[in-house]
Amino acid sequence: MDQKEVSGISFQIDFSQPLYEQILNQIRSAIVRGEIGLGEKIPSVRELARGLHINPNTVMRAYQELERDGLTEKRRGQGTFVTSSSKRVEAFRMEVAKEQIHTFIEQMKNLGLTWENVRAYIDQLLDDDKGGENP
Amino acid sequence: MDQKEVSGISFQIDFSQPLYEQILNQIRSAIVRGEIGLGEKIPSVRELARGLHINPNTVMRAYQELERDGLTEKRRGQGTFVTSSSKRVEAFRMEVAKEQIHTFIEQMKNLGLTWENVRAYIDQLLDDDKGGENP
DNA sequence: TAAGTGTATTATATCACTTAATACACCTAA
DNA sequence: TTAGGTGTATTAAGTGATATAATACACTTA
Repeated sequence: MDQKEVSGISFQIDFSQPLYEQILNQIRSAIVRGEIGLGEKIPSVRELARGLHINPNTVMRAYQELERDGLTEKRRGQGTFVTSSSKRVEAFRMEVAKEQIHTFIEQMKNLGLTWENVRAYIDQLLDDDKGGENP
Repeated sequence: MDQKEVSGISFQIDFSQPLYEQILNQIRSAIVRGEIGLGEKIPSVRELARGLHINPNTVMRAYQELERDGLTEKRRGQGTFVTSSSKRVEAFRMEVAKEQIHTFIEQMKNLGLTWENVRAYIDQLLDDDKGGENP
């Protein structure tokens, strides 16, 4: 719905989830995918709040969770920075991946679908994509 | 956490999600997997509420959603029954499956993982299971 | 008729989320 | 030193989703 850019990081905010979770997920994703480099600074709490027209407390909540994940470090008076440890980022990436994969497998099990069915479906789906239907 | 059985349907309730969603999902799953047969009766609103020690209104909310899904039909004065149309159940199954698969693909994309990685991981995961570690 | 169905209504309580207004300690640049 | 930027903590308030409670009604079946 709402597409905005703050300090080179793009955010899209809607009303389907809590704001702090959307911010959290999108910064996580940007770090994990390398769109924000190791050791790089991320927007200050107030700056991001201003940029997204939301309350600083809401941004704070997302930032505290980021630090619990080990993805960021704060420096007093300076700001918040992505960790310099590629190991930590990688560890987090794998942790979340495992969790999401297991949840997905459980979902497919609940629908009575076999992994063979699902795999075939996705294989075909991605082959079609390569076919060039979407620019 | 809490494991209970009501009219041959087993429910496990915790506090991680709204009650009505858990009831909804677990009855959906039971229908889709054939654990409740086509045309079969499901517990009455009051009976399920009594069995799970929750409010009838909460069960109602789940039951209304089930009917919107096309998975159940109500008969005045008699109760709520699973649809007799296997087509409807199948349509619902595929609709939900597609939705969950696309969400999953999006998640993996956000983590910067390729489908090849994910597929290999799950393949190995399920092979290990067959190996007989879990009874 | 009595008891069981689904359904609707109104009221209340709780909790998560969000905003708002401050305040404090720290760092940095002018 | 000062001014303005950092993260952080606190207190208060409002909103909406969730859940409970107590009733009531129309319908069906035994």
